[in-house]
Amino acid sequence: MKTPARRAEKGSGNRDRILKAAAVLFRRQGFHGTSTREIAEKAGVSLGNIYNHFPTKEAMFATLLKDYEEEYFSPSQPLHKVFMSTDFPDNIEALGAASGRMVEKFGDYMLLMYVDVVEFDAKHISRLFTGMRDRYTAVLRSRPGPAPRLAEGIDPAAAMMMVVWSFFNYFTMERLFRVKGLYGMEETEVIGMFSEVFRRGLLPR
Amino acid sequence: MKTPARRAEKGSGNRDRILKAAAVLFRRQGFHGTSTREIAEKAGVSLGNIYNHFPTKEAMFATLLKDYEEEYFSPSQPLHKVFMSTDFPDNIEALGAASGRMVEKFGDYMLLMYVDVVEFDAKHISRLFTGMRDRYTAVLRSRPGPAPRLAEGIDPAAAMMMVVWSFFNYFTMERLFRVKGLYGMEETEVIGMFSEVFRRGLLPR
DNA sequence: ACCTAATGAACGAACGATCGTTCATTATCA
DNA sequence: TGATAATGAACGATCGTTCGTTCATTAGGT
Repeated sequence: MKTPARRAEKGSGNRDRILKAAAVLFRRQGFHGTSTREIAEKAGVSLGNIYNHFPTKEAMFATLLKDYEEEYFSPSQPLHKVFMSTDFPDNIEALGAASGRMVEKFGDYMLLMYVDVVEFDAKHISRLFTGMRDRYTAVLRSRPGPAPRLAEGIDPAAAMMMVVWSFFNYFTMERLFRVKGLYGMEETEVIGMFSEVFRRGLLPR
Repeated sequence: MKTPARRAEKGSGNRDRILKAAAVLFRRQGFHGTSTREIAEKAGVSLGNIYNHFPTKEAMFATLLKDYEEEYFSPSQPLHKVFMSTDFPDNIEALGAASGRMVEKFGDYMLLMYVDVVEFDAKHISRLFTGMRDRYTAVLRSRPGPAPRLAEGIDPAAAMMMVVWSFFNYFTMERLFRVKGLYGMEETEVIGMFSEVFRRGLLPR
């Protein structure tokens, strides 16, 4: 007989430890590849206790995505700050660096998104991606200062989306496939090259 | 009592039917979310018979990835043809269209890649992404005609990779998250906009 | 041309392990 | 004391795999 873990060690800190453990396991092994017993063990908590905090295993997963989403869209995040402060498209490097920091910070979140896509047909997160373009439009409108000056016929929201997604994709690929130097360059070089291409294009001038 | 499936109906066609069924289920439910019984039922084959063709469930998965890989890198695929024929960077639209066709054709493959990332830590496919830059360099060298003429300081292989990956990412996202019109435009418009940006850049001229 | 032995695909019951979840019980705090 | 957090045994279901068996086909000897 083991003495139960301290009750009031830190509020209901066990809930957080369960979530933390679940996040790590889900992103490394997927949802169906992770058992509740593994989660309990990693969290240092009994199996049954999990069900005092979450009704089902899927509820744990959904809670994780919700918590991450809330933090991700917080105005204090690097990317949002750059959205507000940068004079797009003059400082694309800043967008690239911020994207890198976001992927670093929320890489686990993004991996859980892929888990959702693979094992739940994206049912928990697909709504995030509807109206994405409108959200970029809103960001640009809410930003102080004049509208971005771009080449004729280029929509600012679409352009910004293209830039940010390219950076996200680059950093995510490096993380997903565990390949250092996909482009055979350092990250800062890649950011520089991307930025140059986005600003001036590929054609000789 | 069921009559056994005809033996010599078509060689050992059941192996292919098992693989086909497994591909559909794995990409829709993930590896651990799919049971061998489901695969057997969908393939119209007995449970035990699966193990006459594959030693383990994971071997099925690995076989799928290998078969897809072989077909994907076949010279007859749309993207490879464009690699050989297009005067990069003048015909970026063709790269975009070919990327779209590749994602359409190999979308299942790409989803299985994500399954591998999520549930196997990318162990079956990570090798594909090491030396990616070198492979682009090789493609450009093996291509007939003069080297691409780009803006100063831009490496052709890295540039081509950036373009192709951007298109792939766009088409994959639309497929993964089942969102029609991520950019609020038709696909051809997106290809056009991307191409314009890649050629001339975002800044006004 | 016939008989026979060998082959391997096909079947579904069965195995042991593990799954998500429930439950009765105990410990801890307000 | 009452409420809640914690425990781990237990439950029924399902998992991947193995097993003994059937059977159509084929190869080889005569």
